[in-house]
Amino acid sequence: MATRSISKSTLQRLPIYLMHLKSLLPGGQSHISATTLALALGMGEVQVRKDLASVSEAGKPKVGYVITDLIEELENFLGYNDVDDAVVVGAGKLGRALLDYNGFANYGLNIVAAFDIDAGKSGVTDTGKSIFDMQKLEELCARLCIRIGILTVPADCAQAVCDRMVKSGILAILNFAPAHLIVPENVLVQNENIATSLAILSNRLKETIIKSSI
Amino acid sequence: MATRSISKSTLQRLPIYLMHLKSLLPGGQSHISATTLALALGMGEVQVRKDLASVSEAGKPKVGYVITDLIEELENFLGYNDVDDAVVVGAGKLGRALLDYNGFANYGLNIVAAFDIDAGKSGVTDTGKSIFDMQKLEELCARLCIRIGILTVPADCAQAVCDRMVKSGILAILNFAPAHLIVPENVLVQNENIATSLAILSNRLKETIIKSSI
DNA sequence: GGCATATCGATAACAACATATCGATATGCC
DNA sequence: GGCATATCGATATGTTGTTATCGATATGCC
Repeated sequence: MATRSISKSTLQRLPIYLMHLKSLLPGGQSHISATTLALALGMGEVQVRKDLASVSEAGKPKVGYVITDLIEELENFLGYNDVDDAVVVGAGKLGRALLDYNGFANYGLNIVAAFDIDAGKSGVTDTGKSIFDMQKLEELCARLCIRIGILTVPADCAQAVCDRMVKSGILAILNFAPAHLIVPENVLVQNENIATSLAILSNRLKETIIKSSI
Repeated sequence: MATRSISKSTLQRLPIYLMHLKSLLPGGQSHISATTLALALGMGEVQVRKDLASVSEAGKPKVGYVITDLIEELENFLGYNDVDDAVVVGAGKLGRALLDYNGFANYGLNIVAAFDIDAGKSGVTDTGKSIFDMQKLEELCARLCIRIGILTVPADCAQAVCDRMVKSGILAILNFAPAHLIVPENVLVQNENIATSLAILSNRLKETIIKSSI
């Protein structure tokens, strides 16, 4: 299979293209060029073309790409069409917000339930999703073959909970806890760490202020 | 000033070092070497040393770095000591979760209020933070010199709201909306996009599964 | 005090990514 | 039908980030 490994940076941009293409659908136009797309998104023309080339082969000179085809190819590539089940671990404010967020369906993610160490939080949320006691984690993950877990517990128990998730067969963790997780080699961690984002933002903000004061 | 521009990748790792160093404090040890730190965090030894070199000059052969000094240098560098005020725009579930999240203080961020287009959401949250009508945005940001905004509105109005934030004098936006924002050159956007994270996770998950089935 | 060793900082090789350039090809106009 | 042009895909160059190597230095032991 020609799953030529795609670069991480490209992968980060693909959802942006997809999003923009979808917003173009109501307009009725059928084709779009890499040039136009690049202009609209404030990116380099060549970069867009190169990114698109990694998921599509259908670019035609003078006319560009067929929008609907491109959308389908992107969605397939990103796995938005084959739905993955996932669980949320940690039913604090953020955890419950994610649990009830219905936008995940657009990304091929179906959150089936949440877990929390505090049995008092067990129950059913506004949107009908269940919150279980942590004790049920292993059994439920195994039974439903859950491979993706969303971690939203406080930093001090993140590693311990992460270990349990791994033991339950979870292979990919979306980590919202402000902690660095150590996992076996075959497990993936994607950090969605606010501290990190703030570090970048704050540093760049400081830099631009210094620059503008020169 | 020797603010040699630091790489984004390094910047992402600095909070991780800081976090780990802090967790080491109760242990009572006074020094740590880049080697040890690298081992604990599963990173390259050289990389750690290089990263630390960009914020500190105090590394001594044979003993390593003074932990408390390093923590202070990191905190100063990351701006955790000089508090920045920020506002949340969009008081949906995520917005309110962020508003009530008290962990931001650790990162030098003080969320003063939230705004929402739905006047019905105006009021005060559990933790005493105010939610205002969007109309108040411009005035309050100007008056308090707010420079950082956290954007948590639906994708379809993200750009419009972003424009208003920019007009209100906000210079840095932490964007949780699944949308690509177009901003003036002097404004910073840090995307905290779940779609993107999922794209990466899902793609890598697929790859590892393919690989392991060979 | 001198030597072995852990560790540092710097320089250099390497890899990944972004940007620029160029020929090729399909469309539309004359 | 032939030519001009928009656009594509590919190759080449430059930039940035990572990894490896090496000499320098401070500590602890003999």
